Amino acid sequence: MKSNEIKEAALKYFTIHGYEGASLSLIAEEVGMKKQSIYAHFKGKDDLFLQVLRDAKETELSSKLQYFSKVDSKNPEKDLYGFLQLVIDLFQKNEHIKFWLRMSFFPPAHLEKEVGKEVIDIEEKVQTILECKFQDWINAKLIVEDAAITPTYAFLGVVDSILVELVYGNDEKQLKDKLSASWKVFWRGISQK
Amino acid sequence: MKSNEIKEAALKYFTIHGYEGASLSLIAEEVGMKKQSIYAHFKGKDDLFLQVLRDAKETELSSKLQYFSKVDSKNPEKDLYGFLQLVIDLFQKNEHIKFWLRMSFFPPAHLEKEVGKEVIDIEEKVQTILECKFQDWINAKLIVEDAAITPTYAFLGVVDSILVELVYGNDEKQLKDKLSASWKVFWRGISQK
DNA sequence: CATAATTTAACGAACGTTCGTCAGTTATAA
DNA sequence: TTATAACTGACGAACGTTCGTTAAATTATG
Repeated sequence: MKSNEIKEAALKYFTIHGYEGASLSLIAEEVGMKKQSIYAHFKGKDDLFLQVLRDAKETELSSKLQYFSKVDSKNPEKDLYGFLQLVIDLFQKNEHIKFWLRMSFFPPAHLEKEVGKEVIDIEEKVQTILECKFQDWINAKLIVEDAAITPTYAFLGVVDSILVELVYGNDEKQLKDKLSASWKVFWRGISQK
Repeated sequence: MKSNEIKEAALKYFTIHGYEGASLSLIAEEVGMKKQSIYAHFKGKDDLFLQVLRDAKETELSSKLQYFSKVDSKNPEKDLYGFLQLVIDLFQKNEHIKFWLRMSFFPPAHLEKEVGKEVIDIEEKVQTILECKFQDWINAKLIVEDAAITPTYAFLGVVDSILVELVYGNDEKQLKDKLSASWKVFWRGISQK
């Protein structure tokens, strides 16, 4: 399917250059066609962008949901650290997440509302699941007693800080070091005793 | 000075629309002149951008350095939380930080090297100061014993997570909640006992 | 099965617009 | 008077988009 090739190339250019900096002619060139031919598959640049956006959203969401569904949830230390590793893996192996991150941070101004809706949608779903898991762990006295929302927000903060490190694109070593530092302190902060 | 007005307007457009999405004609319009007149003050778009970038860098750096120089460093809990508050204040009151953040995350592709240098420069300086402070606090047994780099990285992670929250631009309440959650867990994670 | 009708996907050419930039001219002010 | 800073006018290049056309593939019809 040629549409998918176009979306793939578009994803790449949107990720590197942003919406405004990505040109249809270069995207078309990447798949061996002229920019006009893109209009046989998409209504225009906005349409192409929004379709790529929704693909990226689904990739991100399903990856995370799948992770939590596979987890037996009796070992928060392993489960949570595993989630951080998943985020790193996704970011490094999956073009979609970089795109998603850039666009959720800095969406094209004229599509801010549409993008914002999708971002909030994902955010809420992940937060809800996470909060339930934390509640379970609190009830099982596996982590310190507190309102479940507190470790949830704190953990999402760790996730965000790792994402920032990934975006900055520093060397692998620094990423490892920052991850282990954040994780160490976070785990000390929520574990019993 | 008209140059400063131009830089101010440029800052605004670069922040909202990114480098590629910001147009010189709109920037000029904002200060009541034609786009060609900008060339009486700057060599071109890149020159304007890099000057705005360096201004933003200095604003960011001097604000943070000033904060740490004013601190008596006998009370890590107050000092560190105060720094988080400073970051939030800077972001909300100071256009420069939003610009700086956007450009350090996603610089224009053809200026990636120049931007990257400035980003690393600031990063290293802040990290060095912070690490010294943490070393002092560790020596004074005010926080848990560990390599100083661990709480440093962890704290910088909290800073990053707050910045992400600011970029997302959610409501004030959610920001407050996430800040207090991250802080609570972080502080539990590095404080004694 | 063969042929006609329709759809699909690509194309070149051109649209109007905007982009960043440069050259030359006029006005302001020291 | 000289310098500075604004202007007008114009430039080539690129942008996203639309048009009409062509050739191939698919479907429908006899």
